[in-house]
Formats: sequence, C-alpha cells, structure tokens
Amino acid sequence: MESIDNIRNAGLKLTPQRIAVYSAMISLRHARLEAIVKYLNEHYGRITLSTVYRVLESFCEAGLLSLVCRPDTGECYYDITASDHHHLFSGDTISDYQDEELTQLVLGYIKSKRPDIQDIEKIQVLITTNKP
Amino acid sequence: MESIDNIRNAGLKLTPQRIAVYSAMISLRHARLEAIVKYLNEHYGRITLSTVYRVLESFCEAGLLSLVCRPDTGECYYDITASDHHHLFSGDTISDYQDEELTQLVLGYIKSKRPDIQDIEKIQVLITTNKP
DNA sequence: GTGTCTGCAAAGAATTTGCAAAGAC
DNA sequence: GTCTTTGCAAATTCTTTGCAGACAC
Repeated sequence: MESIDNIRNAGLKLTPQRIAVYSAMISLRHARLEAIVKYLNEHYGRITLSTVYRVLESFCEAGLLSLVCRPDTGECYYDITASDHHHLFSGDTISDYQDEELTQLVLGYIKSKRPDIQDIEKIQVLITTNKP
Repeated sequence: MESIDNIRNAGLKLTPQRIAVYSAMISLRHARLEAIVKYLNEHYGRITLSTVYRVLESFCEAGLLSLVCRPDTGECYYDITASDHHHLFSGDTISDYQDEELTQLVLGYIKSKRPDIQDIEKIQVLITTNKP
C-alpha cells in the first residue's frame, strides 16, 4: 500500500491514525484541517483533534505533505504533492500543475535579467483564473 | 499626505487609527499582525487589538493592502503593494518584485502550452532563495 | 523492553462579537 | 444629525500542552 511505504520511508512509525490521515490526503489532494477532520470522521471513526494536528505537523516536517496558500484569502491548504510544483486556483478549486519546463523558463529569465538574485532554491507559479 | 488620499480614495472614512495602520504598513511594507501592533504601540500609542483587526480587514477588502504567504511555512503577511506583483523570499526577508515582462512571459507560455486554462486573472511568481 | 504516539482534558492563543460612547462627514 | 468606527470586555474559535496509558518495533 502506497501510504504505508510513504510514511515508513519518511522515517515515521506506522500508526492507524497516520495511515488514516495520509489516506485522507490521498483522496482530498488539497485540504484544510477542517475538511480533513470531516473526512476522517466519515471514513475512519474517532480521532482526536490534537492527534490530527500532530500528525499533520509530523508529515509536513517529514516532507510528506506541503502547504499551499490561496493568493486572495491567504487560506492555507495541506497538499499531498510535496515535490516542487505550480498551482492553479479556480474559484474554490485548487489544482496542481506540474511543469518543469515552466520552472526552467522562469529560472532562466530571472538568472539573465536579475543576476543579483543568487542561489535560487525554488520557483512557484500561482495561476488564478476566473471561474466560468 | 499619501496615506490620507489612499484611504479616502478607497472609499473609507478617515480615522486616526486607519491613518496609523496605513502609515505603519508604509514603513513595514510586509508585516504580520504582531509586527504591526508592535509598530503601532511604539509609534502611535494605544490602539485596541480588535480595531487593528477591523482596520486591516477593511483595507484588504478595499484593495488597499494585499496578502502574501511564505511558501515554506504558510505564514501570511499583509503587503502594502496591492497591485499585481511577484515576490522574493530570502530567509526572513520578503521583497516585492515588480516585473510585468515576467508576468507576460509566463502568461504567453501558459496560453500556448495549456490552452485549456482559460480566463487567467492573475499570475504570481514566488521565488525562494537560500540566505547566504 | 524502550521510546514514541494517542486520547483526553485543560491551558493558552488568536480572532470575533455586542454594545455604548465617540467621531467622521 | 446620521451613520460609521472605536474601545472594551466577553465570547468564540483555533491550536498547543502535560500526562498517563497504549502501541510500534
């Protein structure tokens, strides 16, 4: 099972709660705490709020999850995709947009136009669209 | 005075508290609530926390301030620059990076590569660098 | 068996709200 | 004068913590 390996590989001990939270994130992809708790209550059963907080924190620290924030409201969502990627915001929907070519395009542009910006670690592009 | 005109033009009534908060943001450029309150206590005198919350909310709603979030921690900062622009993150420092050419570069790229992404409203690039 | 994780309940922070007085226009 | 904003204190909501028992390995 994917979840189990990923949690193990991140160096975390396997517990039912961690598996539940990770599975929730695999289904939800992007979610705020509230949605995760709702999902867990519906699909898993009782899990304490403080445990959810602790599990999510351990996942972020271990690099299993990342964070992404809405540019308009600043609301932050946990993101099942931890590797570098871009994001699309359309109304309430957040989508990952993996595009290494775009990363390289921006990187090349910045390096040539702004050589004073050194040691770039990460480029993230946030694209907001109007919901039709 | 710049602050006064901007607040007025945003359609908000002028109060000493609004002028104080706006002036604080002009000095601070990017700041979290905590830093704003600290600045106000040092430079202005007593102002209630709930008033600061309400003033900041009215400013964001009126388009006088925007929000920007750290990609790593998700911490959100109020930003004195409300018009579209990009951001540089270097250690604890956040800088605005205004570059319409970059916006157009990304926009052109997305439009040609991903014609399915319609009605793009905003492009924001977040650049994280390693602090030397 | 040892050390980490969870549940619980309580503490602590952060944010919002109701209301009366003060202030902007 | 009318309608909005502020200060204050209380209420909510959100997040963290301490500790004892349960659990992973």
